[in-house]
Amino acid sequence: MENSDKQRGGRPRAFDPDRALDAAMHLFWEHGYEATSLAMLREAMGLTPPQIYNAFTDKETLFRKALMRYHETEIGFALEALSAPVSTGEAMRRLLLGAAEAYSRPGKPGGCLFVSGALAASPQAQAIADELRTYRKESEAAIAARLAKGKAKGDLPQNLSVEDFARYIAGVMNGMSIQARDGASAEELRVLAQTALAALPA
Amino acid sequence: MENSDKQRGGRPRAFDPDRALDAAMHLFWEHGYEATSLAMLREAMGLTPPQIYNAFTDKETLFRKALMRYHETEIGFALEALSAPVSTGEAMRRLLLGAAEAYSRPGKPGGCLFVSGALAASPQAQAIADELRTYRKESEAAIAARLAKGKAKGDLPQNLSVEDFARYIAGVMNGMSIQARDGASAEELRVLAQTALAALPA
DNA sequence: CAGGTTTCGTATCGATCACTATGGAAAATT
DNA sequence: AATTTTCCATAGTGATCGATACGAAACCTG
Repeated sequence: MENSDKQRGGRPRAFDPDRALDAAMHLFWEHGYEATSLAMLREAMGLTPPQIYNAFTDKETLFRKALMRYHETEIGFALEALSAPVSTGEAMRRLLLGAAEAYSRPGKPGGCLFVSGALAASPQAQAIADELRTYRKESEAAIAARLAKGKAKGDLPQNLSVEDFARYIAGVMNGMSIQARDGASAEELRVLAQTALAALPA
Repeated sequence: MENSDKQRGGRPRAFDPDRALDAAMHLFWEHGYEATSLAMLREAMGLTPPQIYNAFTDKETLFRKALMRYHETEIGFALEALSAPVSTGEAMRRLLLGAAEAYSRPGKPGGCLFVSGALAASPQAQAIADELRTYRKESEAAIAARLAKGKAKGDLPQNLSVEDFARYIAGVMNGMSIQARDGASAEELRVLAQTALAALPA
């Protein structure tokens, strides 16, 4: 997973692109795509505008790279929970409890970047909002796929709609993201997750 | 609930302030506070900038008035559900099914303005984001109050934390708001709501 | 060393942001 | 009708937006 655009010569960079990207990611996470100005990015990344644009093309590309980095570094719990060799119920439990932890990490913005990044957007940023929705829909599809596997294995009732239940689970996670943003603690999110799990069919 | 600042004389307004406020509310609902520019408002409201500023002071005041109008005209289902003389379980059912309907009305933006209006914000708009969080927290408190009433009446187990369960219900509603924004239909939201209600204690 | 390439720092660019100064027009008050 | 009051339309304000032009500086290759 090499992030580096191999440098073929010329003057070397005076900064670490991954470190800069990390700073940008946290800023986007906190304030969202549009509300994060270049001036804010410039200060947080410790770079001049030409440095940012040379390394990341433009603001939109920078945001997309921040999304990829977020996906790789902050929400591994989801893939782990969905791919672990455990019962379907246990997988859902790990998913929601993992979210409770990931959405309330000390020193990090509350909630999920995929939700906070651009829930509403200007017409100019519609493409970004759509991209985030795609991330959310893919997460929901991954949950549905895991539920379908469980259904095939007999973990779930045959009359259960995996799409419907996945929509519920994804919805709860989205709701947890907002509750986290509103200040809910990790423990409060865990309790919420446990409550939500009570809706699991026997 | 008179909205009109009684006009004491002089040339009368050439437009209907409530109608203009309605257009602004829908625009804020769709794009959020910061991403809605004055140029967009100008066109949607059919007014010139001085007309807007004379009638609504500034963009922030206009948004707050739009919030009040939204509260009065779009989400009456919540107060109705919580104050109806029905069992606590039925009240929660009406609340969530009401949200399913309100968050997916044809011709209206998906989801809830209190969620979409400014989930993330620039430092300059922090006051707006805080105001919206206050609206969300008040909704949650109203749910908790209704649950406490039900608990006192014996509708709910005595060991149930009404704050925790209210946080779950409010979280589900917030999640439904995002699912609505992502294109979920009224029927899909109803199914989500029904699933969430399965977590209700017997 | 020279030639080529890339990034550096400085100083902006035009466009858009929220907002308003100005002066005349229109209606209520006297 | 004269005066007062308010609103109207035009045309802009300074500030900030995302993004760049420019030339010097620092590296690699030959």
